[in-house]
Formats: sequence, structure tokens, C-alpha cells
Amino acid sequence: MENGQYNPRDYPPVAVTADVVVQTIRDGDFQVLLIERGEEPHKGDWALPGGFVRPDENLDTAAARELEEETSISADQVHLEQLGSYGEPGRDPRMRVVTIAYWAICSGLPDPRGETDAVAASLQPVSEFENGRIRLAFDHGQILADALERTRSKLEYTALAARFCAPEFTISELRKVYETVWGTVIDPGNFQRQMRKSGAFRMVGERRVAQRGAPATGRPPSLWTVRDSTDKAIVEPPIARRTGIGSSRRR
Amino acid sequence: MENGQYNPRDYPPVAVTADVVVQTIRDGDFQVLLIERGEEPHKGDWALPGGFVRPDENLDTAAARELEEETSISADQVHLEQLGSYGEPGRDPRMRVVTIAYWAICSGLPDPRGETDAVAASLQPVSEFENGRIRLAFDHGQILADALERTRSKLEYTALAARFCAPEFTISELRKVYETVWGTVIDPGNFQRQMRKSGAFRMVGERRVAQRGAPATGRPPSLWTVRDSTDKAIVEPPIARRTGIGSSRRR
DNA sequence: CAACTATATTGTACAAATAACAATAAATAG
DNA sequence: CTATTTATTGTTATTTGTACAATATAGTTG
Repeated sequence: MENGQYNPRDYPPVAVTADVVVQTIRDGDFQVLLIERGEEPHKGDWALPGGFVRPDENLDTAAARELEEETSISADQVHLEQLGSYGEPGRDPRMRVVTIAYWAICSGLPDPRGETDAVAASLQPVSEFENGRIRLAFDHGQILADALERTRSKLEYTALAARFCAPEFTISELRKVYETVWGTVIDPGNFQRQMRKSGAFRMVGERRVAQRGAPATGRPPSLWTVRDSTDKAIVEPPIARRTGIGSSRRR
Repeated sequence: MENGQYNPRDYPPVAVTADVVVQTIRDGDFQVLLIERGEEPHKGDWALPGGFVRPDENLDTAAARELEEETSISADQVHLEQLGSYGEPGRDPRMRVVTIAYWAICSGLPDPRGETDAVAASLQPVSEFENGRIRLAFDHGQILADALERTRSKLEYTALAARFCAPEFTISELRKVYETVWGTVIDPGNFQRQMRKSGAFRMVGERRVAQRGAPATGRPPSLWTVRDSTDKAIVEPPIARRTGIGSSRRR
């Protein structure tokens, strides 16, 4: 690329795809969108949704398009971010494929549908994957594992947890996101203060209303929203991630 | 990719390259390896070293090969890590090029040489780029900016600063890495304790010797090395990065 | 060799953050 | 009205962060 004397035809074609790890919380469970493969190779296995990057298409645009095709959710409603590239020769037996992987966080996912193809898309619990009960095709298991770690890590110092919630949410709902994704328990009082201090969120009015679906008992919470909708907001100081369930007295 | 009915020939060829941001400290200055382009487009501008990923080559391997070709340093002596992918259509006017960008940290870089081509590789101060006095070809300016931020960020919570040093180093040398890369001043006493507590480093003997090149004055320091050579070591708690030069009393 | 200088390393003390847990607030259910 | 439940605020002991002082150990110099 830096010297002018290259000839693209000297190289065999490389296919570039964009695959997306779509993450959400449903029924209080951390879940990802997977596709059951209807064709060989890896027929019957699970895989990440994705497809070819088109000739005049951005990488980000391709990922957003795949996301919308699969979830019928507009990409501006979700957090969508590049994860990394996976290009091991032979990872797809049919040809050389370089995959640009993306990860997304969204809420309010409608029931998924195998839109374009005769493939079944469905939300599967992350725990099923991490228990080894779900095995993924190609190197998608590695991609998913990398995405999960990235998500869990970014919850520590960003306001991205709010992306798992509706546009307006309570601090308790936010706390449950952390507890669900991390598999930990967090002290409600301390969490309340941390989030207020962080400056990443804004109380929307003083209004206290009965929540949809939530148990209509206990003191009504106030509603919050993210202050910066570009997902750039930093939570400072970061929320400490504990390893297991239950809190230990000393670190 | 998930449905079997694709035909790669339906898509125009995509070229995949691996480019590397090689970072080092020379003469107490944070520097990167750049190449002066000898051909159009962007003839005479600076660019990142890189080249095509070969048919049966890993992405990581391609990056390591480019690094070695350009610096004649073996990749196992440096930290080399993927940064991200850049694939905007039209970023290279000649054809569709998707670049997998990598970033590297190394020490003891010999004088660079334009190995394979008639192009001049040289180390340039990062400050020249950030001052706008050096402009890069294609979208390499964005790649470089992303790499610099990634490096500065990772210094906070990893032991990667040691990669800027010789295999054995003093705590003061390590501190100067932080100060150089961040452009800050750090309290020597507190830094000493933080590094000892972090557990990421190991004192190599008790030996106190005169250092190569260093001023042969003052109390001789002890020598240290990284405990985990796989660059996985975490510095806990992280080293606080201050914005400007000079320390402020309160945060 | 003693004093001086320079860097490394350790001490100290106060401010601030953390974290466990207690107490209060505000609603609904009965 | 009382019990119950969740939200929110208080309290306190412990730990951590940070500025700055003091000590350690060498080379250098008169």
C-alpha cells in the first residue's frame, strides 16, 4: 500500500463480512442474538448474524444494516461499536473471509425473525454459551467471548448500562443491569450515590409514577436518562466489578 | 456468510492490508515510525508502514511481518496488538482497501531503514503530529490518533509501560515513560510504592549497578523486570493519568 | 577522607473515597 | 391505620490517595 507498484489481481479475492454480537436483557437474563445455520458448513450450529460488506458501504454501515435486518431495530436506537477483526486463514472452509466484528447493546428487542433467509434467529442466554451448552460455528465462539468481556469491562467506566434500559429508567433498573451482566450483587444505597455523583445521568423531572410491569409496591423511584446520547459519557469514579455473587468484606 | 447461497465473484475484490503504529521512546521523546511516500497518491506525505495480508497469512502474522521488515526487530520482542479496522470506501483512491490497524510498543529500535522499497522510514516525534506539523496520508492520521489514545489509556491499568524500556529497568525509568507518554509529572515516592504494590513487576536480584548512559550519580536504583512476559499483567490500582504538566492539589 | 550533591527509597499526616450497614421516606395492600 | 416494600439518605470505620518530609547510598570534590 505504501509503494505504488502493487497489483490487486496478484492476490486471491478476500471476502469481508461484518458480524454483530447483539446483546440485550430479556426476562432478567443477559442474552445474545444467534442464528441457527440452515446450510453447511456447521449446519445446525449457532452463529452470529452478519453478512458481506457491500462495495460502497462503510464497515459501520454494514454492521448497522445487518443489525437492522435481523432485529428490525434502527441502529440509532442502540449502541453499536467495532470489536475487532478475525481473519485466520481457514476459519471459513469455503474461502478466505475476514470478519469485522461489532458488538451492540439494545433494549426492547422485538421477537427476532429470520428475515431474509430461511434461518432462525433467536435470543439465547449468555449463560448457555458460557456453560458450554451452546457451541458456535467457525470462530464465532471466540468473537462472542471477546464481545462479552468488552461489554462487562465497559460497564465499569461508561454509562453504557443505560443502553440495556428504556430511554427513561430508574436507578434500580440500572443496578439490575450491572447485577445481571456481571453476575454480582451491588449495594443499592452506595450505587445510588455513585450514579448521582458520576454526572452521566440526569433526573427527568421529579415525577414519581407507577412503573410498567414493575411491582406496584414500595416507594416510587424517580426516573433518569443519560445526559449524553452519544455514549461518550464517562462514569467517574468507575463502578467496581466484583468477581462472584455476594460481596466480600475486604478486597 | 450465514446462508449458503453466496457467490464471492458477485463482489468486486477487496484488498486487506495490515498497517502498524510502531511506538517507542528515543532521546526522551515519544516517537512513531513513519514512512515518506515516494509515489502517488499522497506522494511526499507521511504514512504508516504496512502492506497486503498474504493469502495464507494470519492478520497478526501479517502485522508482525510488516513490523519486522520495517524495524528488523523480531515481533516477540515487542508488544503488538490489534487496534481496529478502517474501511471507508474511497479512503484509498485506487481501490477498495480495508486496513486492519495494529499498534506496537518497542524499545531499542535501531535506526530504521526503508527495507524493501525506495521509501524512507524514520522515527518522528508524536508531538509533531499532534501539533499538526506532520500530516498523514489517507486516513492514517485517524489511525495514529486512535493508537496514541489506546496506548495512553492502557498505560493506566497494564504493565505495558515496561515495553518502552529494556528488559531490565529501574522504577525511575518506568516513571519517565509515563511522564513522556502522558506529558505529566508524577511524584517519585508515590510511584515507587504503587509499582511495588501492583505486583506486576519483580525485582531482579538486589543488585545496584551503574547504569548504561545514565548519570552516574545519586543512590543507585534496583533493577526490575515484568513478572508476566505475555503482557497480560494488570496494574492494580491503576495509575492516575493527569491531564496537563504539573500536579494539581485537588481533583 | 569529609562534605556536598544527586537520585532512590521510605515515612508521615491529612484529605478523600469506599463500603458496610442503619435509618428514614413514600408509596401500596389489606 | 398498620404492615410491607422499595427508594433514598445517614453514619461510621477502614482504606486509599497525595503532598511533602526525611532518610539512604552512592559518586564527586576539595
